[in-house]
Amino acid sequence: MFEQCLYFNTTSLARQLEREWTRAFKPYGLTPSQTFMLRVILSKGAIISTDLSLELNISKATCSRTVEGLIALGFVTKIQGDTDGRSHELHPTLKANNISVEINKASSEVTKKIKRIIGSKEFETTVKNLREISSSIK
Amino acid sequence: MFEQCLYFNTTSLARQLEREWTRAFKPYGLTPSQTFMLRVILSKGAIISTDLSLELNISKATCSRTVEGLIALGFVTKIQGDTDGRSHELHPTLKANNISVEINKASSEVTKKIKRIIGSKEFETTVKNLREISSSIK
DNA sequence: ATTTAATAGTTGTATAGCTAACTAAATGGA
DNA sequence: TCCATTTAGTTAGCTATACAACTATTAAAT
Repeated sequence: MFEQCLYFNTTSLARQLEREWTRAFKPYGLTPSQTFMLRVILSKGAIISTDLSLELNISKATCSRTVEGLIALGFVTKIQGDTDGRSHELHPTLKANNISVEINKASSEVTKKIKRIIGSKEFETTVKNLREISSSIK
Repeated sequence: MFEQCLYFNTTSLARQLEREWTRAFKPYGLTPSQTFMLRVILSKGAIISTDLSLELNISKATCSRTVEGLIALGFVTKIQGDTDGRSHELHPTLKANNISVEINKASSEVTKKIKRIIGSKEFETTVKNLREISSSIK
C-alpha cells in the first residue's frame, strides 16, 4: 500500500537490517546500538557523551542509557577529565579492545553478504542517497 | 564514521523521518505507526491481524499491541467474523473515517516537502532501491 | 473419531528511541 | 562578585519493536 512512501520503506528496511546486524553481533553479547557506540569509542580512544550522540545521531537521553549498558557489560569506563566538571570521558576497557577487530569484521561480513545479493553499485548509490536525504532535512 | 554503512544510515534516517511524520500526525493524536496501521484498515474496510502484520512488515506481537492502542483511542473495533474462531476482523470506526482524508493528506504533505528539498527523481530512485534491498534480503 | 500439526492472537520481558523535566557545572554580563 | 544563561548529563514516562512462551482454535492424518 505504501510503495511510494519514503517513511514506510525506510523504517521497514531498518527493521529488517536490525535483524541482520543483531545476529552478527550476538556472539559478543552486544546489540547493534551498543556495538556501533562501542566502535566509535574504540576508534576515538576517548570521547564525551555529547560528541558521541552527535556522531551516532541519537538524543543525549538515549546516549546516556546506552553508555550505562556498555558500562554494566564491562566494555566502557567513565573517567573524569580535568577540563570540565560536567562531563567525563568514555574509554574502552581491555575487554572491548579484545573484540575490536572481530566486531568490525562481523559488521563488514553482513555488509559483504548484502552487497553480494544486491550488487555493489546499487548498495553504494543507496547509501549515498540516504545520507543526502538525511543531511538535507536536518 | 559509518559513512558507508547501510545499517547505520538506514536506521539513522529512519529516526529523522520518524520526527517529521510524528509532527504531521500529532494534530490527530496519533503516532506514525498507529496512523499507518489505521490507513491500511481504512483502505481495506476490514482486515485480520495476520494480514495487517504482513502489510506493515511488523511482528504479530507488535501488531497486537498497536491494534490495542487504536481500539483504546476509539479508531478501531474488533468484530468476530463467522469463518474462523481464532481471529476477528478489524474495522475502522466513524471517528476513523472522519479523519481518513486528512491523515492521508498530512502524510503526502510531508512527502511533498521532502521531494521539494531533495528532488523528485532522487526521492523515487531511493524509495525504489530501499524496496529492492528489502525484498532481496527477506 | 482422536490425536497431532499448524495457525491466530496475546502476554511477558527486554532494548531502543524520544521529549520533557530535572541537577549540576561553567560561562558571561552587570 | 553575583546572578542569569547556557551546557552536560541523568531520570521519568512513554511508544515501538522483537523473540519466546503461552492459549485457543482449526486442519490434517491415521
